Amino acid sequence: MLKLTRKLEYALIALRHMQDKRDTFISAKEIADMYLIPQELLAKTLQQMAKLNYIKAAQGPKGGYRMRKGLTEISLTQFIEDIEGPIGIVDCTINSDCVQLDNCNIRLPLKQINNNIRAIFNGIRVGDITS
Amino acid sequence: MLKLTRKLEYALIALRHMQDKRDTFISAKEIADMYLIPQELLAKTLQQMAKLNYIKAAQGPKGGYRMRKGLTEISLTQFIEDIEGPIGIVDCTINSDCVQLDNCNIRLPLKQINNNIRAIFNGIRVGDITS
DNA sequence: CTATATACGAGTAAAATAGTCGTATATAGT
DNA sequence: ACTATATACGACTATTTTACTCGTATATAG
Repeated sequence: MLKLTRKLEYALIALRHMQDKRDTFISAKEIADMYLIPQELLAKTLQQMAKLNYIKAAQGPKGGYRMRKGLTEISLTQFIEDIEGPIGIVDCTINSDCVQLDNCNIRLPLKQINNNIRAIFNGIRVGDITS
Repeated sequence: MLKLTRKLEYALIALRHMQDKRDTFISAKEIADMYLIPQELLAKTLQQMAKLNYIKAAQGPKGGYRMRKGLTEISLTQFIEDIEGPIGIVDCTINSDCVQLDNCNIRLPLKQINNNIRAIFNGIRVGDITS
């Protein structure tokens, strides 16, 4: 309950690692070996980040991934939601096909809490974690 | 990701409902019917809250559950953790049997975020949601 | 040409969550 | 005393989400 996904963890660990060597391409294998992360899964995560233009990919030997400059400035909210979709502690904060509809008696306070949590992640930039 | 459990939702819905009729016993069935919640599951949740002394149970016809006085004053952190266990956005905030140990490069910032989230729930009392 | 990368869809495995069932006990009302 | 309606609670099953793997294709340095 209230857990981040592994994918997100792996993404942050990888970025934190790449941050130190911003000018060289680093392979998924190198990071997977170093932090004992399943390589295939990390690779997928890095590919997703490449598609999002968070990092730049290079194929072939000596290939790998490299951080984009602006990345450290984006908020954790944007980062998390780009990778895993909207943050919502209950479903009705995201979609509204709950059988209860207006009958629900705790909708508003939970929505407020959800906003508070998003506010926390809004106040943190990716760079705050990776450096 | 970052979701509350249904059990927790059901618990809060039930308390919110009981709050209005603090002097009478309300059955699990009544609440389940009203909010379209699986009765057996709600019953278990209410039984758990009775064990925690959050609510008082009465058996037999005209039986059911009734809120305790002080309940509205306890924090959501305590409430959530009593029912579902420690809040931790990653496992290493709870136990420390992660293979990475000191090798992990994002442990501290994540721990900090976890503290921020707990602080939100600390600042909210059960009564803030149920009334 | 080969070895080492990324790219990516499809599939499987494991874990967490959600929900059900059976049986026992208590008690109000008749 | 009997019956109907409650809670109590352990064990079980189902569903969903998350985690991970595999196969195949493409790019490129040496």
